[in-house]
Amino acid sequence: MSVRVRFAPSPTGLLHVGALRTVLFDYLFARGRGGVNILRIEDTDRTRYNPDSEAEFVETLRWVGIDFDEGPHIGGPHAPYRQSERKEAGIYAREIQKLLDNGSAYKAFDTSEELDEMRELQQINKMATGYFGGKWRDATPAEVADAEGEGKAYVIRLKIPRDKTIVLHDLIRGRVEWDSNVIDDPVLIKADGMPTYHFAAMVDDHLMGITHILRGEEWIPSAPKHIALFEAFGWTPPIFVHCPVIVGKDGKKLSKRHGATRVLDYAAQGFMPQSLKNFIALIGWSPGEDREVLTEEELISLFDLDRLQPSPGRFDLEKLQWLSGHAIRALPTEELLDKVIDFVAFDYAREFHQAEVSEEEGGSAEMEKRMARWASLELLAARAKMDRSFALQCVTLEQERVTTLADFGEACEFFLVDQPRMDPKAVEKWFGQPHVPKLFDAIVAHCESGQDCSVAGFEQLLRTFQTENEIDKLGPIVHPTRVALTGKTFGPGLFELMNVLGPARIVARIHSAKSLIGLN
RNA sequence: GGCCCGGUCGUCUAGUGGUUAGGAUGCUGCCCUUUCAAGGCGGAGGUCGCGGGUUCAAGUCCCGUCCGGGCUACCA
Repeated sequence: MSVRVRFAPSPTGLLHVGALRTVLFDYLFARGRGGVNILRIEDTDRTRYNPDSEAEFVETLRWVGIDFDEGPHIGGPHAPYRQSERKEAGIYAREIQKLLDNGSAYKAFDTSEELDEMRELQQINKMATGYFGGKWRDATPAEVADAEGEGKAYVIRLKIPRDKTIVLHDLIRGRVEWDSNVIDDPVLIKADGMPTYHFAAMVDDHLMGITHILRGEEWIPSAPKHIALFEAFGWTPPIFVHCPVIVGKDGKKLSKRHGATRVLDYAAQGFMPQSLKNFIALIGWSPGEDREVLTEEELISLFDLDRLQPSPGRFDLEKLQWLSGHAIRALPTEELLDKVIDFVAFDYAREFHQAEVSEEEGGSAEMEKRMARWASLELLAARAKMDRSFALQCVTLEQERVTTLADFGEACEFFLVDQPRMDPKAVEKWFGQPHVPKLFDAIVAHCESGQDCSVAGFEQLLRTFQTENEIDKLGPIVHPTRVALTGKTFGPGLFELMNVLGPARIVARIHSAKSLIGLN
C-alpha cells in the first residue's frame, strides 16, 4: 500500500516551528516513499477561526519548499479539503448517522451549566473529570424523543465501550494501553452541528485513505478515543506516529520568550529554507553514521520513521546558525548574491525589519538594529543592480564571515557608503602611532600616481613601507589602514578589500582619516 | 487529583547485553594569519535521572522511585 500522509493544521494563527517539524516529517516520508502528501484545513472551530491563517500556511510552506499533492489550494480526488466545506457537503452528517444507527453514538442534551456542575462535583470528590454517561448514554428512545420534541440542544457523543482495554500501537512508542473505563465519552458533533476534531479528523483520515497519522505527542491522551471511533465504524485505523515536540531552552513549550516561533520570522532573519529544514529534521531524528549536514535529496532518501526519537527536543538557535553559515559558505558566489537580492525583495523580510519590536524581544534598541540592518541590505541590493560585479566582490569577501543572508548588509556596508562609521575605540588605538601620518601619505601617493592597485600591488606597497621604516611587524601598518578604510578592526583581508575599494575611495577615506587626527 | 508520555556531556544526538560511552554544536587551547572569520589539530565537559534486581557482563532487560512534560473543553 502506498503511503498517504496529511498535514492538518487548524487555521487559528501562524505556522510555528513545532508544526513545521510535523509537516517536514510528513513531506520527507511521503517523498522518500513515492507517497502522497496532503494538506487539509481543520476549520471546525468557528470561534477561533482566522481568515489569514490558511494563506500563511501556504505561503510559509512554499517558502520552506514543502509541497503537497492534494489540498485546498490545488484540489485533488478527495476534495473538498476544508472541513467546513466537507461539513456543508454532508459528509459528517452521513457518517454520524452510521454510528447513531449502530448504537455506538448517542445524543446528549446536557446544558453547559449541567456539565460545569458535574465537573465541579467530580473534582470535589477527586474523581476523574469527564462525561462518563450522565443520564443520556443509556436514555430510552422515548426520553430522547421527548427532549428533541422540546427542541433542546444536543451534542452527539461516542459511546466508549466499558470494561475493555484500548490499545494504541504507536510507531515510536510501541504499545500503549488504557482501561476504557477512564476514557470519557467524547463529543463528536457539537450543538451547532459542527464536528469536533476527534470526529472530523478521524473520518477524513479514513475517507482520504491516510496510512500514517503523524501528529504531536500532545495527542496521545486522545488516541484511545480515536481508536474507539475507528472500532465503532468497523474501520482499520492508520498507523499512529506521535512525534516528540520541540520545546524552548527551559524545557517548556516554545513561546515568544525563546525567540521567534513563527516560521516566517526565520525567513525574515535571513535563514535559508534548506538550513531550517536540515536543522528541524535533526530534532527528534538522526540518520545515524554521525551525519548532520544534509542536502534536500539526502534528507528525503535517508529519512525514516523508525529512527524517530521519543523524547522532546530543545530548539538550539546556535546550531541553526552554524548550519546556516555552513550553507552560505557552500554556495557559489553568483548564486549567493542572487539569494541576497531576492531576500531584500522579500516583503515579509522588509516588514519584519521595519516593524515595532515588543519589549520581550528587545524593544526599541532591537528595532533600531533591525532598521539599520535593513537599510544596509537595501544599499547592497541597489548597488548590485547598478554594478553587479562590485556587489559580487563584496559578497565574496564576506561570505565566510556571516551566518545569515541578513548579515551581508552590515558586513558589506563599508564598501557601499561614502564614509564608513568609525569605531572610536579603534581610532584611538591605531591612529596615534608616529608612523601613521607617513603611512597614510604613502598610500595616497600610491593611489594617486596610478600605480598597481591589484591585491598584490597593495601588498607590495605596505610591505615595502614596512621594511623601509624598519617596523618589525605588519600589524602596525595593516591595522591603522584597515580602520581608516573600514572604520572597524575586523573584516576581510586588507589587500583584497583595498583592491575592491579602488584608489578613488581609498584616497577619500584616507583624507578623512587624516582630518580625524588633525592632519589636514 | 486522575490518566499518559519522556529522562545519554549545557544543547542536538549515536548506541538494541561485552565500546576507553562515539559524533556535532557551544566553550576553550594551538596552528594558519595583517584583524575577524573560515579551515586544520587538540582539550575540558557524561557517576547514561536515582535505587534495587536479572546476568560472567546493563546506557541497553525487569521492578521501584524521583524529576520534567502533556492531557483532563460542545479548542485543536
